[in-house]
Amino acid sequence: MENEKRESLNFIEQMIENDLKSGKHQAIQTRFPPEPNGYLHIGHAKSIHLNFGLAEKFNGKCNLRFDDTNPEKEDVEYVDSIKSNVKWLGFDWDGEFYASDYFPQLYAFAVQLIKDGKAYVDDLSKEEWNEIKGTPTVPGKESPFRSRSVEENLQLFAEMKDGKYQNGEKVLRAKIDMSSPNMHMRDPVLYRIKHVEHHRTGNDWCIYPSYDFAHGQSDSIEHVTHSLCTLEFEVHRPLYEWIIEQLEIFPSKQTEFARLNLSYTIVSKRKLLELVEGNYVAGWDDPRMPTISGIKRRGFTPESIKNFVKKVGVARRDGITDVAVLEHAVREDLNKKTNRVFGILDPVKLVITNWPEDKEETLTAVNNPEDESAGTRDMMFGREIYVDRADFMKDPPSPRKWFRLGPDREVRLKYAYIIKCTGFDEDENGEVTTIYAEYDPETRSGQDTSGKKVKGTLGWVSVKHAVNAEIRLYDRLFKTENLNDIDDDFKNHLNPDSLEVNTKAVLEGSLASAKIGDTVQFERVGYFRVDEDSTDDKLVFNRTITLRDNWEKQQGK
RNA sequence: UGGCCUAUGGUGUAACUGGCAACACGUCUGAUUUUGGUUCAGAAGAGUCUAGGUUCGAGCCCUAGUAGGCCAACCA
Repeated sequence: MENEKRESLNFIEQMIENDLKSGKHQAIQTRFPPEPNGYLHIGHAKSIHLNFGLAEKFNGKCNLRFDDTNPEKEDVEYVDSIKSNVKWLGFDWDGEFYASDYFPQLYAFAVQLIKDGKAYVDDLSKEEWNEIKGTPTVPGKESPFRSRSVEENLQLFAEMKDGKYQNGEKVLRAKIDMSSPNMHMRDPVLYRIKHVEHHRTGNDWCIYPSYDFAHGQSDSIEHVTHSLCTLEFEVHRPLYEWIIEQLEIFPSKQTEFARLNLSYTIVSKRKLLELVEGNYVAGWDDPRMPTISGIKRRGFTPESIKNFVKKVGVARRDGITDVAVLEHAVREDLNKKTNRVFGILDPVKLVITNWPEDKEETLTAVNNPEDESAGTRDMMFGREIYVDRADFMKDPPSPRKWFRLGPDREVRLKYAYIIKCTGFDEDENGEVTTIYAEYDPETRSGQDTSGKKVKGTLGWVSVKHAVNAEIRLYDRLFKTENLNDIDDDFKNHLNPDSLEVNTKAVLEGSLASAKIGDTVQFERVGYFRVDEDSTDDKLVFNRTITLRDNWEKQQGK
């Protein structure tokens, strides 16, 4: 242990370690506190792994708590999706709570503050308040209602609760400091009137606590030791602490970290909602969406998300992570787990002229070279096969640059034979329609006695056994690297080629039995997942991510 | 004109609390390869925003500046 290189901890882990060492806490309690007003995205995955991961690492607990204090925007649909997303990511919460569970307690806290002369009912309209609140550089003035008596405040607040007033007519404010340079300390709203049905409490309440008056106390009630949130809540921390101090309740501690920004990606619930509602994508779970539901459907794995988040780390400065890191994490995981199959995206027929018409041979293919336990499968080989159009050139460059097929060039058909191209047909547009080749019987895979060496190996699909499928080729949803930098509408930056539907692809026969959720690698092409839209007579595959492609990179030069 | 936060290769993070700036992604070489994948070997790339200060010694501490972010919702 002593000699082991000390694992570097992020600043939050260091803090926890100190808190545990000093005896400040015997154990830690964290929580993941989403508002059920949208679907979780990759940014939330960072927070989820942070909170649940910390609890795991330090033997603590982590709750799932819904911050449902604004019934206008929230819905059970979101609660359900959030719960299933968190589970999919691999976590189980200790307690499942809702801020709305605490409404009675929160109300009592408010009454307590009023009694202590630290909160008051304000009659000012939003507009009137805007005029006196000042600006960050100009101190605000006090509301004329600030000095109401405790009795009057108590009565008014009770009347607010009883529905005597309309929306916006009155609010409950904390009495703090109208000249504070921190706007959040200038008598912030604690309760507002909303005659709106809540997805959990129904019509029990017509007043709802604000974020600031719910979050900290909820943490405190659950004895959350470390309340982690993103940087923009930093300015709320003095208020978070003020409320806890006034109430003299368990002192949860808020710590902020930088949210995740990803290049070519937008992580804002509001903007994602806009994409969904404007039908720019097919829904929250569109495989191009950075939502957990979307990346799951796209074919990303929970493990790859975990590894990605680990690579990104946690710190207090905000920046933008390259999506390449995510893509690498996905390839890394899929490379280990996924079975290789042959899928030809742009098929062209190839006839082996010296192969007998009706002869078929059964070949053995390795399912996963990275995992011997994945075994092998049989593949049928015959006179007519499909190869990819991209693997043939009528007039290819030197064999040193072009490993694939062309007139008089030799390649190996993987698991089968070495063939030599003897000719091709083309249509009036110069499009190749059929390739002709001869095979060398001495070169059968595994029992090659020819001593031939070829540089190129091609995938192929037997015409007779080919399976058709719809392949959805997904690419980045946006064409702009840093979407935080733009000052026009983010929708102007959508990538028009983010989805290409391919219906001409042919797949090897073994894929006929593919099931929804199956993930495979089409050799030399990429990773694919069988989509939910698949039916008994039509398979639909989503391209999760292409393989790394040094060849294409060379071409670019 | 205010307050708070941040500043380390192209990007994201480290540097055991003051001791030769490390890792990952990306980039580039080369080797292996029946996937132009994987794997393996290697390289380039920052002297830590700037200027002072403390110190034998500063990326770490102090001061000032600069740059960026956040804050003026009855959103979270």
